[in-house]
Amino acid sequence: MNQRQKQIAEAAISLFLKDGVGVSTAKIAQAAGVSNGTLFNAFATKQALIDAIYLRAKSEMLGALTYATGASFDREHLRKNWCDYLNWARSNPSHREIMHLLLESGLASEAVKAEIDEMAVPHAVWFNDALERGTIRGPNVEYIVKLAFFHLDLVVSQELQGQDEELAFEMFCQSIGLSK
Amino acid sequence: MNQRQKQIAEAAISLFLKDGVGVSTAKIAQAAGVSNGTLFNAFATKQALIDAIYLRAKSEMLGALTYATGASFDREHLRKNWCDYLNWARSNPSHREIMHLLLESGLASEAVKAEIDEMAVPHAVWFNDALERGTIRGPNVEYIVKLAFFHLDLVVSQELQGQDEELAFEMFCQSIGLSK
DNA sequence: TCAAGGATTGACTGACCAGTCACTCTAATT
DNA sequence: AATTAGAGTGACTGGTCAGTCAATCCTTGA
Repeated sequence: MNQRQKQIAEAAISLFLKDGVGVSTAKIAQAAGVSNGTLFNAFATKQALIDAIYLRAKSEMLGALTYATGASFDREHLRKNWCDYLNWARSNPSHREIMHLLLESGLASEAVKAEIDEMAVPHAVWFNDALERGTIRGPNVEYIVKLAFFHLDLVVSQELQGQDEELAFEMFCQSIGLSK
Repeated sequence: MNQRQKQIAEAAISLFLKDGVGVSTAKIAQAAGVSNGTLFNAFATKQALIDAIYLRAKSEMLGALTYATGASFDREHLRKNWCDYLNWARSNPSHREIMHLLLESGLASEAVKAEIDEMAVPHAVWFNDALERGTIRGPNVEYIVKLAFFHLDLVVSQELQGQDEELAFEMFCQSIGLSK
């Protein structure tokens, strides 16, 4: 993504979060300080813009999780990833929010969702190995991964810190059977 | 909601779930087998239609939870409410899905969301009393309630049954510190 | 049988939308 | 200074949208 694309994407993110995903391309271009035509020079379609925003936010997030691949699954490593996510989410609040908005409203295309799933494979494997070895429990990997992100997002959106944040981590550990 | 309104609302729900919330009122009217004008006789605006759908689904769901108010908070009662929700969700899959879609995409108006919160007060109190008495733990009531519904919706969307479904309940109980 | 009045219809309106394209501007090269 | 290439522009287009309204239909009760 070049400078112009970033500039338009950031304007789009602000407007999407403020006024919903129905915002017109004209308003996005205006907010970015470029003309209507320039927006379509940078992104072929509105869908391409949405996909680019989603892909960037999600890969940025996955890139922030530093300790997953290959490491053994224990409380310490899980906690590190937990903190990595929180740090990323707190440094990039709008990117975390837009990620959710685009996913939940079903506007991210299937192609880009598949691309993301591909990028998340190492993390899924990390959880899956632990599940198969009996280190943790749960109906399936997807359940556990989704549960983890749900806790994390609740911590971020409720702005929990200190003891409350640790309690959230503890609750997640207890639910997957990972005792102290 | 009268017969005509129900007829239009059901058509709208199907289309929203199939093609997204951007579906035009004209298509909704057609699917309901009425004219464009009749739709606007039944609902003053598209927003009113969306709000009515959201309100109906959510109050239907809350009405299905039979054991909350006033009862003591223990595993048995929690389990009963848990099953009540699952039964409702499985009997009304589209109503559960539309509830989520309208909430997550931010299309339900603030007014109707507040109305729902009002209706959910007894259930919130039930959890809150347990939290204050130390029967369960968590950063706050909202956290616990959202977590409960998250587990439930994952159970429904993953179509978990039998042991897997019980495991999900067990995971939730463990996380809020409600042991066997 | 017929009058009254509420429900229903669908063509219509003005607003708005994503995307196009002929043109302009800018800056590097000759 | 002249040429050129590529980025930027914004008026414009074909189409869709939510919502309106005059006309029609249907039911009820006298």
